[in-house]
Amino acid sequence: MRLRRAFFERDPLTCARELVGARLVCGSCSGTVVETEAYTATGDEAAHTFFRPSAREFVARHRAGAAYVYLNYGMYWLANVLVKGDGGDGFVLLRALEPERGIAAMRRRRGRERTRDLCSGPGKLTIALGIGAEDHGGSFVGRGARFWFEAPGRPTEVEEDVRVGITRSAELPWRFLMRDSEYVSVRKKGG
DNA sequence: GTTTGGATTACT
DNA sequence: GTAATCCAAACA
Repeated sequence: MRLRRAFFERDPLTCARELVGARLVCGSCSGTVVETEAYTATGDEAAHTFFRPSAREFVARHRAGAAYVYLNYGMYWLANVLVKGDGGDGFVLLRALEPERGIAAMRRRRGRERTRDLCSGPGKLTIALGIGAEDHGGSFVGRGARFWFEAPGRPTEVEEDVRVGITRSAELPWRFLMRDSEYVSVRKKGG
């Protein structure tokens, strides 16, 4: 079952946790989400909304389920889902997938052979799926969506850990990982 | 107009 | 360990 907008009208941590195990579909490609991070629009110094007026404007102008795609380090597009819930607004960063369909296309786009190298990082998965600047402001929900999520068929064991690559609010355990997955970007500390 | 700081990746 | 590479924001 396709995830509807209401899924993203809850708090960002719940959305990030429950997206682990869902399937992301984009064109002929798909993969199971094995790693996400939550960013909240208030009180989270690592979130773009904390230091970018343009990000706050994005939250104000778009509905839950919108795609927030931005260029990081001048080189890699990172894909987020906008969350707007009663418990607060925020984003879920998509950090890693276990590739399922369209693996040949992913290999071609990535220039890598090993399946584990295709989507094991936020910059890698956007390359593998062909997500980029033109997808900023698009949507993961609703008619005409270029990409969407499908609900997990069975319950998923989810672990939490601190987020990767940030300096501020770095102690918050807001990274969510599928337990024992070989396809995450960085293994859980001590696990 | 110039400077600065990143939610990364791949290669040595 | 570190080069590659660019935008938004802040400052002048």
